[in-house]
Amino acid sequence: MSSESKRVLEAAGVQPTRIRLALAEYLFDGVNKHVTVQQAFDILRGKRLQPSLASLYNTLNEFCRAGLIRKVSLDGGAAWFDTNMAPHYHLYHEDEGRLEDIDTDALKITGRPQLPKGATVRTIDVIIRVASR
Amino acid sequence: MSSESKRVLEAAGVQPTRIRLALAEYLFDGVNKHVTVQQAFDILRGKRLQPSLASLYNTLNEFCRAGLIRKVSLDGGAAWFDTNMAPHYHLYHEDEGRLEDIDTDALKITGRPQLPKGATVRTIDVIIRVASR
DNA sequence: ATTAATGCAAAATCTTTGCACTTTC
DNA sequence: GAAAGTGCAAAGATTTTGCATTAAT
Repeated sequence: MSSESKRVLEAAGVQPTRIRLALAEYLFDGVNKHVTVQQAFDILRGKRLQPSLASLYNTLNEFCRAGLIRKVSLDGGAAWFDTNMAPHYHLYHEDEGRLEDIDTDALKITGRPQLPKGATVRTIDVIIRVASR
Repeated sequence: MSSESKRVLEAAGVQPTRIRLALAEYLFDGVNKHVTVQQAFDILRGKRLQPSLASLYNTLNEFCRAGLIRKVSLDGGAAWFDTNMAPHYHLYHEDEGRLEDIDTDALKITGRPQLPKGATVRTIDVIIRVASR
């Protein structure tokens, strides 16, 4: 629903332009997703829009800044953008190059390392790498 | 001690050439380190050797394959190579771009997520990102 | 009309690769 | 001498940037 996506973007302080709306509509349809820039590009090109790759980089980074999605980097390949903003961890299937969410109640992290003075924890990234061999 | 580095490489099935020996001598001096390819390059250039960047990529990747070091990727920037092969986690200082080890007894991970049939856990990467603001 | 987003091409960054040359065994 | 490592340059892949054009308020 277009008006719904519009509200999401406006609430996050992001100007709802056509590309952003189309991307938001795909990303925020209720099912959490992991997409690369290239995948987002392909998806939008499948619709009426013909955005440039650079715009997808801009848009996805902008969504990150706005707190709508989060970036997951692994292995120096293309970055993933994750729509799940709730605390959670990741399962990475090295064979398939597929990323999957792990709920925080499937994994418990306890204990806090000694932090430098004044430092605060931004995020805790946990990636469990699995393979079938 | 050169003969010591030589033994380390040979034990890992890596041919002890000049560049590899010089790098091993720096990396395996008893103090665990995190280095980027560029840093390793700069260090060896500070010595008598004038290796190419490509050789450092080759050498560090080879050390990884041999199980002497491990690669840590974050944020799509240059990869880090970590000499600490014991199970441990990482603290990343976003301000300084500095990586620090966290001992496994400073942080406990309990519970195992449901894995696909036949899949085995390769590694568990944990990165705690901290900032001073 | 102002301000911001987009498209395009170029460039920046990190990494790998092919091939000639050199070292190691 | 055979096998493997290294240097160099080129190319690949991902991401960012500058600037003209277009869209949004």
